[in-house]
Amino acid sequence: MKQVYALVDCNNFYASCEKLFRPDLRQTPVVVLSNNDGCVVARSREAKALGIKMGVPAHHIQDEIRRYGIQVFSSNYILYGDMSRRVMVTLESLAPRVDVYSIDEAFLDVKGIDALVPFEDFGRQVKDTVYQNIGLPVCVGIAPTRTLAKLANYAAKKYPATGGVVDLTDPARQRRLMARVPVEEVWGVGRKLTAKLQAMSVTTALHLADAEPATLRKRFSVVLERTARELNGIPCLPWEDAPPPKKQIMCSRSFGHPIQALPDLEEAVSHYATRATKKLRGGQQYAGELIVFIRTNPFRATAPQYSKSASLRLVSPTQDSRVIVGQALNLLRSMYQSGYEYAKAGVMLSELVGETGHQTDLFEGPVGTDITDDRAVRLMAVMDDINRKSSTSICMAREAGPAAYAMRREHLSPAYTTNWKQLPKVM
DNA sequence: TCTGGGGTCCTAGGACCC
DNA sequence: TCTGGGGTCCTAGGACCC
Repeated sequence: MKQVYALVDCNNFYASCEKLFRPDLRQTPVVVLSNNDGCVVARSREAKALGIKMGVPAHHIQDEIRRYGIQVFSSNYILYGDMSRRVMVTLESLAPRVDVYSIDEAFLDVKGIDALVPFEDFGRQVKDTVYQNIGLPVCVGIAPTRTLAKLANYAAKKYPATGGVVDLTDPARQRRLMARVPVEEVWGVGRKLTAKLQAMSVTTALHLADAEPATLRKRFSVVLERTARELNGIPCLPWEDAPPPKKQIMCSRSFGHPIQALPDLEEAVSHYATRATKKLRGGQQYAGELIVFIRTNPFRATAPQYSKSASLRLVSPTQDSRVIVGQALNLLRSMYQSGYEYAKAGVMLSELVGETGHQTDLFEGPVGTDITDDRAVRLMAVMDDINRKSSTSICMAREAGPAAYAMRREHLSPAYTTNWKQLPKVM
């Protein structure tokens, strides 16, 4: 039987999450800002209508915010993560297989469902059920490949007459839609590719679908060739039953304010290293390589610039916070130069391996640092367990104290769903 | 005052081997 | 007169996504 995907994508996800708990803002334009209240990362329908662009720095739209009374929110990832989980649980109750693709979208396996109910009706059931259970609006696109399902979802969002659901399983309908869709809207075609394609007079999705696959591979790469084949209804992207294990884990942040002193940087790097290592343990993985970077603010053209990264191969893969934090601090001290205003730092873990499939150290020292050190593994488990209740109960000594690097989040909404003290109240 | 964070995949080119 | 060819591995960089 032919594969059929339904792509379910939440509308203006972060903005919708904020509105959900603020019914008073139902008709108000809302924007959500990135970390540090930097740029716009989500806009409600009303904000889009006002011409607020995705990705603009917040300080560029201060006029519009005042003039139109736009409500501004800092990113509240705890809230969005929790709402996302609820949406995905509902989707899992509706389809036999669900591939969670990002925080606000998932591919459903709907192969054969049309034997019971037409695809479009099924799409409406999904949309209505998510709205009833969670209160968030979604659109649904149904098609034989992921790339076409993305396109169907785009149409569902763009054309209100569709009611937010588009069944694109019919090839004639696929071609009619593709003729109307600019090539840059195709999944996998970004800014650079758009410019190159337009120069070759490939301006619509249909032009791309009708291009010669061999030419695409030669002039671009196998990636674009696959995209074109997918537009023709030939699946080239395999179904992901289980998410593939991560290859790298990163934790980095811009600071709320510039930092000069080494101890303040040490605090930030310790914190990022701790967070990255916690993610590592969450995936039952061990890191074989550690990379730390620091940099000044490249947007401040007049200030002296410094950007440096340093890496270290761990003798034996580890998931011990004490080891990773210690080594991250060593790397930081090796690169640190005084006299600069640092704006950002980060810690990356790579060469990740699972419980098995790694080599132990021939010269393993007395202080066990690796997977074979049972005491370290148990200590970390206890620490994670305690921190599950309150994320800051136990931390590395280096992280203690008020954070000089703390993010700016001046418009943060309450933790409506994850903190008893912040539950929404109905008056 | 002031521009996010976290990922993946692919390719080209150099080093090295026989 | 005139510098092989084929293969693998690694890294850096580019492109994309949300």
